[in-house]
Amino acid sequence: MAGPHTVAETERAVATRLGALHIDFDSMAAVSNIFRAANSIRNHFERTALAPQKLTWTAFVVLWVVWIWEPIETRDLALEAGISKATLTGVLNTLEGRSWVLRERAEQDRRLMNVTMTTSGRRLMRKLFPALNTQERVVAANLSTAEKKSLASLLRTVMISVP
Amino acid sequence: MAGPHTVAETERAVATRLGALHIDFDSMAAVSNIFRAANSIRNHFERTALAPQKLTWTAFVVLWVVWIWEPIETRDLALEAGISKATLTGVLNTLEGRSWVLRERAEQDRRLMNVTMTTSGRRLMRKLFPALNTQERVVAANLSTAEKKSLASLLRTVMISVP
DNA sequence: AAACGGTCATTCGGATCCGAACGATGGAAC
DNA sequence: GTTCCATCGTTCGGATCCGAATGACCGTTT
Repeated sequence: MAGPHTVAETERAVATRLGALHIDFDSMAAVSNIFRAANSIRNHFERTALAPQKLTWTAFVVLWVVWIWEPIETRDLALEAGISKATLTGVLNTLEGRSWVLRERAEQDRRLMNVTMTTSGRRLMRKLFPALNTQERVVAANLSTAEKKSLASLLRTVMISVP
Repeated sequence: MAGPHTVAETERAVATRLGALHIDFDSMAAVSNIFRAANSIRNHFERTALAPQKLTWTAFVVLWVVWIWEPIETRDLALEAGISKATLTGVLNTLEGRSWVLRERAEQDRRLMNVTMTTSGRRLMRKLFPALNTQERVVAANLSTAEKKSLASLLRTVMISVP
């Protein structure tokens, strides 16, 4: 992960400083490790598979969601990608500027905006997604299949618990 | 988490679209759920425990690291918080502007910068950290103690695997 | 002591990121 | 048809976020 201290050292230092307060250390360790892992993996992806295209992780996620669900309305796209509508507008400007996606106003409801992929965008994803999956394999290399399934399942439980 | 589709629906849609490609779906699900969970929890924290102080999650993490390890050099602080040095400079400007931390140039090596907390910063953290832990308990509420430990452990394994 | 390569925090440019405010559109009520 | 309210995507302001370049500083080599 990085950082001058190991995870174990950090948890010990925290326990020392917080001995008096009523803290659920198991919840804390689980949640904080989610953030640490996400940060670490994100940086790794952007430095490896995404670097050749100068793509941000967020931009890739948006591209990915469009690829899977196109045509998709921007409101759903923002929710699915886990970013705000305001952020999505900027990301779509970038992706549309590189001719990977297309914005079209819906005919029935002129407020809505439908996003689709261009041929160039689909070609990019057919190359990019396997490259990303290779890196996903790398970061999950020390987990057994059962452990990967368990990890995904535990995280699903957490997501459901978020109000 | 949110999104118009459930996690299961998403995984099914992806499987359909990617049937031809050689993809490790277990690694993919595990990694992508890490991101989804992190995003979801981060937004929740910023809307609940961190909202009264108008604190970003990143700003809180930096504050937290300083609290645990002070005095700490900025290079170590950036690594521990999982952000770049460039980002840290901006965050420290914000935190120092609100008089929660203090920057002091090291005497032995004039290139280094030591960061410490102010009394006001320590007072903030004594209130803020239990509030955060309450929310951590909320998002981990549907996990047993054993599952929390298992989740933290699996994530540690992943972090070690990131090059 | 002068030159050197390495390390540090900061600055810079550009892309995200979000909440709040905005203008446009839709639909229902009258 | 006009008024009203909800919803859409965008814009705006301000805070992150990073890679690359910068200037200050260090220890070492001449």
